[in-house]
Amino acid sequence: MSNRTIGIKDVAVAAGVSVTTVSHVLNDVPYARISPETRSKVRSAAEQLGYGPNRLAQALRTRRTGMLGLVCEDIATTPHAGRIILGAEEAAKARGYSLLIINTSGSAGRASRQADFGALLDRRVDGILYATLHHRKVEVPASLGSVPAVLIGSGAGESKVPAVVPDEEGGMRDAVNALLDAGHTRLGLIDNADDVPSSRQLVQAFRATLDEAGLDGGAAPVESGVPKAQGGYEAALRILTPKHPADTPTALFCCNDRMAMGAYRAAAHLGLSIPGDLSVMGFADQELIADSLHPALTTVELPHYRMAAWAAGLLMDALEGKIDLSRMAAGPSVLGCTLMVRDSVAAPAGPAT
Amino acid sequence: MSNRTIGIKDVAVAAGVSVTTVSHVLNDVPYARISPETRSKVRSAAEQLGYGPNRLAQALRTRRTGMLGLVCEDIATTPHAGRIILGAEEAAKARGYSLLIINTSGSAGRASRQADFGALLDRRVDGILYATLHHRKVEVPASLGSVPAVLIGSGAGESKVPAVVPDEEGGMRDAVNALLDAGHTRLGLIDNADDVPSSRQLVQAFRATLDEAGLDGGAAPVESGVPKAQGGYEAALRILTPKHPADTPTALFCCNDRMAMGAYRAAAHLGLSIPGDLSVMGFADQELIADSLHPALTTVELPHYRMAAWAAGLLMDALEGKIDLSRMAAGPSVLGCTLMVRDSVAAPAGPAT
DNA sequence: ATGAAAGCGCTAACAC
DNA sequence: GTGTTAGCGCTTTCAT
Repeated sequence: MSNRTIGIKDVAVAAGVSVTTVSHVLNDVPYARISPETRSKVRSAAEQLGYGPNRLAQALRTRRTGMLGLVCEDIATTPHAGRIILGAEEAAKARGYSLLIINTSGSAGRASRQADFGALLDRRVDGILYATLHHRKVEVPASLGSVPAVLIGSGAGESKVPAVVPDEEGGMRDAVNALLDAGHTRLGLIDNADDVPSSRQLVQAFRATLDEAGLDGGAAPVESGVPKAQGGYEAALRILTPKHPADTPTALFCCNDRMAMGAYRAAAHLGLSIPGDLSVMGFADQELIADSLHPALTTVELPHYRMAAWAAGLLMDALEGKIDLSRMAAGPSVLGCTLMVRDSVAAPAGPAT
Repeated sequence: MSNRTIGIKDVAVAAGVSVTTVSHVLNDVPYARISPETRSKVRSAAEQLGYGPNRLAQALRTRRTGMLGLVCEDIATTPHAGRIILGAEEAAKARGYSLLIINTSGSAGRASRQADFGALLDRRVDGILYATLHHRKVEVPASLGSVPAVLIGSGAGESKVPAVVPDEEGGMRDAVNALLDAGHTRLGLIDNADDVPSSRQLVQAFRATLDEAGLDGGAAPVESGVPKAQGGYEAALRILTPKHPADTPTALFCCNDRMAMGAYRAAAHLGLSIPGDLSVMGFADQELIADSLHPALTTVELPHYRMAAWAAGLLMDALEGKIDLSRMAAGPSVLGCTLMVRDSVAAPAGPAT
């Protein structure tokens, strides 16, 4: 449809005006004083010719490309990255920006990371979004200083860069409270054995929430395993077969959905029905899994989409001078996690039977 | 590190040469005749100043942006899209290209689709990759004609556009043959009730493969359900409780991994162990699920990464004049699917007992 | 072996 | 109200 070999000049000739006039009407330049007739002449000429602006030339002149660089870690590993990409893309598209995407391995070295940012800078992106999946703190390359940036999923270290992170602790508390509200008093935690920062924080929040509810958080059983189904299975088995049967938890909090999947298997193995005999709570919603389990897993959704959309919005606001990024850089902004209530949580079985 | 306000001019001044010379040495222009000393002078000046070329200006002049547009359907829905993005991104990065990404809803209207392509064209991408997840045929917008394009995951309709698609039929045959090789003679198929093109093809290939093996493909039980775990569960239940117990399949082919997950539950419900009493084969590897099931699901991997990488490679070859795209447009190129052997398939239980 | 200069398509002073 | 013109940073033809 639109013919990209047509330039503003062709439109000018066709409309019988100068390029300035064309530029002014097509860009709705506020101070331009152009008669309505000329305006429509230009508009229809442009339409007729299928004119599309050359954003490159515009960018060269205005020094704004309207492109945002998204550096995203381990794109293919989880659907979470997809939510981040989508959140950023939709926010960008809605405001006329485009997303230049770069994948970076979580384990990439400094040099390769530098090169990735360099490619983005060479293309003169207006700003950069840096999304990481598992870090608490991230050190941004110094070269990034030349362009505004916002971190997604982890806070900045030394460097003062605005960031948006999920309120994992709050999500955990909500989840535990949901379990408590359902009437459970003996909860177990299945933890990720990998030493990721969020894990330690999660255990703490778990115990603290129990303490606050008048239960003994310190006494609650915590078992960890590799963050996969098998690890969850083994941890659940350990937690569900304690020395004193009276202590057996009636609810399990699993720090990720794959481990919850393993917990389901452990429950089946022990003849425990979910949620009748055992309630299971997941974390970091992997819809694919949570929704496929039976009963469907109640879990906490990490706000990947919202974080990315928010970060992109912030970045664009800064680029357009609506806000001052340096004032946002104090601490990371925190976005709440949503409890996705499905069918794996119920009241504990009565002491009868 | 690199300072993006430095231009070729600054380098020229610093090196005491003209911009032409700088351009020539930095771009390794073949016909340029420049003394080694001058070359190194220029190089070190550039290095010193942290010069990075302004790709925009280059692009404006050379009419090549080095950007590929990737229009990807439903990015966030499945991890498959992640594989596609990654395949395209890594192929592009390896050759100095960048990926401009646009999400498009599978259900988007013509206008919105047009706008998406328009945005890419306005930015003067050199070529376009169009990835769809569930179509057999796709009609590309006419506006796309102005720039080379390659389709990923579906063939072109009327318009002659090169495409790369997975060999789902071959994957299906391999999978069925693996079941046959294990000694199964009574296979059942769990089909996707949604009317997606691949579904009909899969059923056909299933029956044909059985026929070729001397079994009666027409007689093999096929049940369908919604393409989720629950649909798989229900279909499996129906298929595993036939009128004549002697006919009960000893192996189930599930046309997607979520349905296979449901089949696992049906098996458990019926007291059938996998793979002892029942072998289960999945399709369209969702590693997250296949790997988390117990036993791990043997399934067929769709080559999303390879398709995208191949498509990007083809596109770049065309852009660089290495091949002629119009000669690739005859029919779609077909990439094989890999059988991911895990633990859900074994020989059928002996007739004894 | 090196440099001057003309654009690529557009925007924005500034002139009329 | 509308047009002229000087660049944005680079590549490339043509001189020297």
